[in-house]
Amino acid sequence: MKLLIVEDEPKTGQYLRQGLAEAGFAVELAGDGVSGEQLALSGEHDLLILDVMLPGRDGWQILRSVRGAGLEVPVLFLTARDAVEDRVRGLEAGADDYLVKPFAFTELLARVRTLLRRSNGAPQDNTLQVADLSLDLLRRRAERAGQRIELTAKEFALLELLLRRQGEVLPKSLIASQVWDMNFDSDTNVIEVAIRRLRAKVDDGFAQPLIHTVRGMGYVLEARA
Amino acid sequence: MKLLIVEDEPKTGQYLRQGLAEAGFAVELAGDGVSGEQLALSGEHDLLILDVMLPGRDGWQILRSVRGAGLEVPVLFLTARDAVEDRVRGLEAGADDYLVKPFAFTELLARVRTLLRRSNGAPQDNTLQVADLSLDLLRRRAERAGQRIELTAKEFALLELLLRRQGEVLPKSLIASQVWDMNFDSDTNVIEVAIRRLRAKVDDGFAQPLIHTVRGMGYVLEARA
DNA sequence: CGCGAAGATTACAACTTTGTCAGCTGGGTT
DNA sequence: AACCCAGCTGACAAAGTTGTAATCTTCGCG
Repeated sequence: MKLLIVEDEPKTGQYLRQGLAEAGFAVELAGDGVSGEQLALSGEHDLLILDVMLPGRDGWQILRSVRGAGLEVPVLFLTARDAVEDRVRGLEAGADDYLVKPFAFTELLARVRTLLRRSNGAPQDNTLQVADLSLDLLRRRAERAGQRIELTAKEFALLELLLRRQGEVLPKSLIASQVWDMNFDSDTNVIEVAIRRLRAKVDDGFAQPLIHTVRGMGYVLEARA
Repeated sequence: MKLLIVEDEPKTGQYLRQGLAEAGFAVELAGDGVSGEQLALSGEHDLLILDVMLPGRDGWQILRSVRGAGLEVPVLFLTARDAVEDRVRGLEAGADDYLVKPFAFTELLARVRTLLRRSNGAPQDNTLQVADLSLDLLRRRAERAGQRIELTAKEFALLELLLRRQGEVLPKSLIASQVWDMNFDSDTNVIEVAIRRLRAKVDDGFAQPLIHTVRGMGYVLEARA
């Protein structure tokens, strides 16, 4: 995790750099707005900490360039006490957070961690679950009871639908329109075959079946008592 | 956009409710921790604003229940002035932000907007881009110049790698280990063949090629002038 | 300019995926 | 109990995917 601090006051800058380094971050420090902006635009930082008041280019200008370049790196602003207008202005300009000087170092650290968790953590976990079965939509992986299951594209799409609407009985006409791109045509049994194949991977060999047939209605995915 | 405010001080609660309602939000207001928690757990709010000090259950307890129930709704904490420890504690417990009382209403509004923008924008767009080429990781779709491109699993994985590390020259050994699960073995030319197939879909017929060969080094994906 | 190595291209074969079909099974109704 | 029909199952074939191999092209260097 690499952080960039842009702060002109050498004492504060050093203090932050050292503290964050001790907390295990790689820290780069720029002492003025111009060099700070240049470094920020390299796009290699996971978080920017910008002082608002800077010689050269101020924090807002840097923020604007950075966002203008399409970088979505989280930005933490450092502002003077009680400069409420600054704070509002910073947030509206696309800052993710700010901290009022002077502040406790632990507070800075907590904020830094929150911002990093948010920017890394959130996009990862696109996972659907039921009982001990899970489907990671991003990595395209299914697991049951910790065991990896290989799925084909159609199997994946079918399981995704069942999971998204778990507990609902899905009629074959619905499944046909969602997973295949067709109007349900009762003289095909693709769906039954597909369910069969999915069951072979998902339910066979497990005590508790998750895919259930509802005669005349369709299929449901759920963990039954 | 529906917000929930949990605030026991009636004057403050009314003030916030009215201001936010005027700003166009649907606002629900709970006057104590117990009813606030119950409402919060309904999961129908887009943002929670929690006072830390509350009769019944305090803000942290509510936050814990909400996160425990798997809700990812953003939470804004209201804390007393200068209670730095509270602030740190709240953030570590999974709050997304806090505001120190007393605060300017415009500041609250800015924070609310920031949090909402963040929670809506982020989770949707798992998309990698370069020039007019884009890859939607969740829907597994590629597009160039607005035109849908069908990719096989391997092609997708290869393009994803190239896009994630766009601008970097990726040696074949790296590609082999990431896309195939093998140590690079120079008497296979799978990678060249795969690149060829990907190029046929991604670059053929376009003026600007995006996949470039760097002789002796590997391949790069980038938009060149 | 010509050579050698790196990469591109094409053809092919093995394998996988997916739909169809024909026959079987079993639940529920009469 | 017999029957019917929805759903199950296994086999097959068509289509798509992926790796290998043989041949051609191009780049960079002497």
